[in-house]
Amino acid sequence: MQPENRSGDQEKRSFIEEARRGQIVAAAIVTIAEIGYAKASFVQIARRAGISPGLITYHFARREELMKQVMLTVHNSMDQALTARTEGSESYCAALRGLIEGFVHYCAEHPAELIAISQIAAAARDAEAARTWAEEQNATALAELEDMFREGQEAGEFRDFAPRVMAVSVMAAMEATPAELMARPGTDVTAYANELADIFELAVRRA
Amino acid sequence: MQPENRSGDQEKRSFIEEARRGQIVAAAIVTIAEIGYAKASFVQIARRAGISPGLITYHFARREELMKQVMLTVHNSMDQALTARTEGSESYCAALRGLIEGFVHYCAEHPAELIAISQIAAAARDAEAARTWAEEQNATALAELEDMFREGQEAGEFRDFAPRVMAVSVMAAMEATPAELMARPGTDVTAYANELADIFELAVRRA
Amino acid sequence: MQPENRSGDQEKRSFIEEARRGQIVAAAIVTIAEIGYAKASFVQIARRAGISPGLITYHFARREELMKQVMLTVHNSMDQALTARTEGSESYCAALRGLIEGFVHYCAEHPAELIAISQIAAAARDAEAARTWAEEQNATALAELEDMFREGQEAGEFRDFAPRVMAVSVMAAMEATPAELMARPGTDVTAYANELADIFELAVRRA
Amino acid sequence: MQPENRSGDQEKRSFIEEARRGQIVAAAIVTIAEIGYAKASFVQIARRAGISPGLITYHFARREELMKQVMLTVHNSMDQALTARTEGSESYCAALRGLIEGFVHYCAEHPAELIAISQIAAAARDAEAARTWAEEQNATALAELEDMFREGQEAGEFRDFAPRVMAVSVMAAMEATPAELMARPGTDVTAYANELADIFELAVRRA
DNA sequence: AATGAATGAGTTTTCATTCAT
DNA sequence: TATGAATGAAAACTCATTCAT
Repeated sequence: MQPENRSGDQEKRSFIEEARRGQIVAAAIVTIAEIGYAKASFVQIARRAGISPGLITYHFARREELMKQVMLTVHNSMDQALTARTEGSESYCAALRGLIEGFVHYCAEHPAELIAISQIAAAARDAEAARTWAEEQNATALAELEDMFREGQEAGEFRDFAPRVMAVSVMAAMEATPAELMARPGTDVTAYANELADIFELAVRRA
Repeated sequence: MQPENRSGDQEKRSFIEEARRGQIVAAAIVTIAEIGYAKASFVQIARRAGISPGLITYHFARREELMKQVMLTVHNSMDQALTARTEGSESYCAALRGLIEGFVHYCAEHPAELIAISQIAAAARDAEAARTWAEEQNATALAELEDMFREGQEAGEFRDFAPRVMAVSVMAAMEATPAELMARPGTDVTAYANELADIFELAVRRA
Repeated sequence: MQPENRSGDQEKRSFIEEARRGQIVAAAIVTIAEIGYAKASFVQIARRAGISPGLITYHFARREELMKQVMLTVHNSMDQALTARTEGSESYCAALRGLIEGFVHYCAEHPAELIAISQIAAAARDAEAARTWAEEQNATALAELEDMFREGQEAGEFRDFAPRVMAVSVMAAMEATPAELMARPGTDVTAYANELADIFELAVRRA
Repeated sequence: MQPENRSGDQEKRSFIEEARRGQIVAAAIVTIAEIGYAKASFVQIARRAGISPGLITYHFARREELMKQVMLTVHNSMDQALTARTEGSESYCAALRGLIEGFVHYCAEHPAELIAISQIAAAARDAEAARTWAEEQNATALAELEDMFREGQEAGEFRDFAPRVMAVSVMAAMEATPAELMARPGTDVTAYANELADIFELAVRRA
């Protein structure tokens, strides 16, 4: 009756099913952004998607799976946006700037997505599976950033600092952006991005 | 039924009552740290405190009040620890170092407290009253930090950056510490604190 | 979760939903009549309706809404019954008789309904919204009766009395009927109705 | 430990105990009048009496007993006031007038008492014992009134009506007074009493 | 006699999930 | 595939009553 409890995640799915899942994920994002994770019940999400609550369970065996898919979707979208900004950079410094500025602009353009994933990440402590997944996701992103710093140091472009601490700090500073933009709606996004990039450029560059 | 609906918060409370409240707050902290805010029901908290769930409501009229008291307690404790570290600094740079290092060490010594307040702050988005309170708390802390940066600039000690962006970033980087220390238990705390302070010292100082 | 938070009350409702709501209202009436408002918990009502307690909340967002619907249902049913008796009366005296006799007969035929609404009206003192509604309902009924008396006086059919006091008294005397019929099951209803009508006919008529 | 579960009600009680009971009863009356029966918890009553909640249970084994005592107290007080007004009347008509006018004036002078007993009577459906007692109380009052009407008829002073119906109606009309006086605070009490007495004088008197 | 902290049973309400259609 | 009525387990909160002091 249901499309089976797929363990391998990316099993074959019909076009129409994929479309429904996408629609539900999108509705989940706007719902969470609008009324908060705690109040984002299936009824609320279904209402916004224009479908019945039962259909959500039909497509996502557990609530956790839907939330995981939301995070996956947003992360993919962000990755894509950031890769475009970062790749082809001439220097590690430029790559870092590109990453930071790209992130900030992405935040400004997709506020609902960012609010959604931050709320899920915070609340997901109870949803074991989602929690694990989110942590892994985060760990990977952090590791990549750490690697970039290490490479920049080996290339002699960055000073000698602890790459891990720097990675954690940059990540945290970037992730603080959505809340700040939300708290101060009039903020000049480009200036904000620039200032944030300046901060970490000064922090990493060889004297 | 309850020991009076206290509006002015700091009404006279018997010694025994104060002790119970403290015990409940402590139990709430370890419960949230252990199983997460979402699962931290009164039953769970009461189990850990060795009391009946009803007693929590007896001492805290609403769930929100308990959570607010948790935040208040932790913030007070942290403020005390940080003030000791910061006051009497000879320079703004030293004050910033003191703040950052103090925060990191506090995190290392009180991991549960930090996890608890971050979870409450994140989850409280739905609980109107607590949300407001947490946001005000945060806004105040941010504003103070911003002021410090502005003063440092006026004193010619800091370079010309946007104080708000810097405050947000420092705060975010500091608040990322508990999760990092939890994720990597073996971390050398002093080194971590030092590195984090270095990052922002380089970011703020006049070239 | 619920079939929408209807504000306009008379939104479109599926046949099956309407049926369930009716069933629940009916169960609420017999429950209140049987064990009293104070003990008429959802568990009790659901048991009598042969459904689960959660289903009541599913159809009525708040307890108050269910109670309001009970009153609305009974009032409508009673209005219908009384209108048939009253309209087309040749004189004000006849209209008053029709009203009183109609009311008494309605009480005899629907004892549970009358008990239920009187209990709700009395208990609703605490339930703010229901209270307001019930009071308005009552005030309207009283005002209509008062108007009738005034018109009868202007028409020269009634003597010169305070219409308000008379309205309050007639209403009270009528509303005392269900309890009396319940306390004395063997009562001759027609005779009772007749006697009650006599009382107020003598009280209002021009000497 | 407790003053024993007295079944015979009027067992020997120390002066101090009697005083406490009176104080608690008085507090219960004002509490119910102020916040309604449903919200009149022991904590609320105790607060108003300036004692601890436990002491109420100490003096009244069950909640029901307290409520029963409230009714008893008010009824006694009212009886006393009415007897003074009624006794020594020259005619049955005069006695009826005295009763009605006395009741109305008592309502105006003791609004809290009347509100309290009406709320308890309505809510007491759940409290088996109190319910029974209140019903007996009411039945007695009704029977006395009925007797008076019968005697008046035998004396040739009243017309030939059903004494029971008349008794129920007079009682109901009188009991509607407190709500009316509350709903319309400016009401001229003496005029109200007069009008009400007029109504029933016309209803009972021999043409 | 009196306190008031503590309990535990009961309430309404919420909601993911199930299932007959 | 899709619906949406229905369930059942869990939550926070209320409060008469108990009991150690």
